[in-house]
Amino acid sequence: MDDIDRSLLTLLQADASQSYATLGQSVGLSTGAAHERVRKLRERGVIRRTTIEVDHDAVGRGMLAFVLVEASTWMGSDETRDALMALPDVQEAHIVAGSASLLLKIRTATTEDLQVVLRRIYELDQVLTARSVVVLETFFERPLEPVQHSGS
Amino acid sequence: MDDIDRSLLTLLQADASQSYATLGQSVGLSTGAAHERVRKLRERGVIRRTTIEVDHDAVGRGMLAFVLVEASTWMGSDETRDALMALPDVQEAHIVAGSASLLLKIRTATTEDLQVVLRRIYELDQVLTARSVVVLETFFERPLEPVQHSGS
DNA sequence: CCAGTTGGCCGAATGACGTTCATAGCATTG
DNA sequence: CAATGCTATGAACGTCATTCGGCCAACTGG
Repeated sequence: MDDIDRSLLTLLQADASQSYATLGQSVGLSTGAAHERVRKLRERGVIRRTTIEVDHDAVGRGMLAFVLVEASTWMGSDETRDALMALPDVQEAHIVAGSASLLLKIRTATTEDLQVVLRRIYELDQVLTARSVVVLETFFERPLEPVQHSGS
Repeated sequence: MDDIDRSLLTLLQADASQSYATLGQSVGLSTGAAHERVRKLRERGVIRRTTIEVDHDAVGRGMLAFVLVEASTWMGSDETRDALMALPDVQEAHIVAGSASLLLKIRTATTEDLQVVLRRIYELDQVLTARSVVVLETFFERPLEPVQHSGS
């Protein structure tokens, strides 16, 4: 994981559809070498997958909210994860430190749909409160630059 | 935007590197037709871009936190957005309803780096408080299924 | 210091795939 | 019914992904 690998990651995050020839030129490598590096990044799991970014409004998910869930017990169990995964509007679920124990990112079409999801969340065992933070406008969501770190 | 388009979006979210032939077979179309549909989805902006998903730990961003910022003024200005965009560790920035006015998603290598970012945030004009919610474990982050909606 | 080994790069060859196009079917509209 | 627009098909063509032999540089053990 050197500077060239980091450059490749940045370039691919910006546009994963460009050719290996272009990619190689950008970092000063041949087509084959660029291909080989990207292959290894995939192999190592640094690149998890190639995907598309979708316009949320266009696919009926114009509503975005974050929900802080407080519970009377530890929420880190597999059962909790599975229950949350089963809710198709929950985009992210994190265990957090602080007064809340769970933080969810939820995308729905309407506020009514958000209400439905919240009802489901309250149905989970041990849930005490669910504080919703509704997003009015998103400034940006973006990929981040890789950084060099001591470990590995 | 019919069921086939939604299927294509789902398939591409799962793996944007598969061939148009494969894609066509999955939805019951010829290679050319699948290609044409995806081209139009890009043209309309439904597909914003194709990108890669990176392992955060592997690129030195193992630390994740959400920050709720309270301010004494409206934070929706371009100046605020630009100031946040200039912070390379801020992955997302949203204007929200509720007692906070801004919600940020921040990824850094260490807690020290998080502190640096928080210092920068406090330096923004009119910022009163910044409550950090530190992520201990991420259950999942995933693409969501497109849904049909009345509008358009 | 010298093989021997490893790992990465280059450049070329080959086969697969992206992309385009002519044609045809189908629905909608006047 | 005729005209128009939209979309699918299947084939043709050019580009690109993928592989491979050969080369070079760095490291390793004798």
